[in-house]
Amino acid sequence: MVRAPFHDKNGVKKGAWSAEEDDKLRSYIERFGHWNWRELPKQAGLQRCGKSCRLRWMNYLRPEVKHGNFTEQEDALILKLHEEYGNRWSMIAASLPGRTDNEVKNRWHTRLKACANRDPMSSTDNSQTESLSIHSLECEAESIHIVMPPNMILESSALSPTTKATAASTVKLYAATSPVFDCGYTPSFNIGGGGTGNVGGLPSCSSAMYEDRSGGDFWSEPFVTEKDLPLHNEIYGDDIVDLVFHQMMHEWEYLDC
DNA sequence: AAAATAGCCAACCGCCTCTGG
DNA sequence: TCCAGAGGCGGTTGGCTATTT
Repeated sequence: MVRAPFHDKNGVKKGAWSAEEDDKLRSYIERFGHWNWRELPKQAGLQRCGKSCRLRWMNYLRPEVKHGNFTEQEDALILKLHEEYGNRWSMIAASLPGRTDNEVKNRWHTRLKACANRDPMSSTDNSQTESLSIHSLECEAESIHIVMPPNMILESSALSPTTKATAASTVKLYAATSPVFDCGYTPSFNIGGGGTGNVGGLPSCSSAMYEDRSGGDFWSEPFVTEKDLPLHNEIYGDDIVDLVFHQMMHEWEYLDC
């Protein structure tokens, strides 16, 4: 599966990581954090370069990284977001809790690329299934507010503590929420409900809302956009993809076009 | 059963951006 | 303003596994 371990001319180990190396890296970061990737391998007793350690941690060892098969929902989101962002894998991955840019990129190249390149107009099958294929949809972006549990926070996420200042604006997930059907109907989704002066009528959060949260548990509690926000306005990281997907499916079933 | 081919994914490489001096 | 170092990102590769011939 991976390159066999070997040492380069500088004595730096490359190739597949052993369980022992994983343990060393994991325990070091859990104890001291990753304050300097270049120094980290020396301190942790690893013969790896800093970049290699960083990659291993980011793509594999982080506790929030989700391993295993992609769901249909996740595939649909990747297709949609790729349409919107192109090959900006880190941005796409930021909308898929627990998935890394590397995983998303691999998924695209191995499974989804061919689907996306398929010319929908060349199809001779006019069945509903085909006409509603996710690959043939043109989607407009709507916004969904996210309540991200702490174990779902990605380094590249707007909710990362390191980017707290910039995260103080509106937190959104741009998703495939408004497919345009051949019959001309464009369903709209309004996940989140009311609010004023925001994209899609959704409530937003201000920097004050971040700062107002009392206590040291800011990053360990779910984010709530507004004090009086109804409960259904909160969307948790794990539910985002399911929610979008089921909204889409619900609309499609309803349309019967 | 063996060989060939395709699919998959962890890991590497090099470039770009950001940050601090 | 410039420069160097560090981190981040996207493209690519190597090699294992599964499937097909």
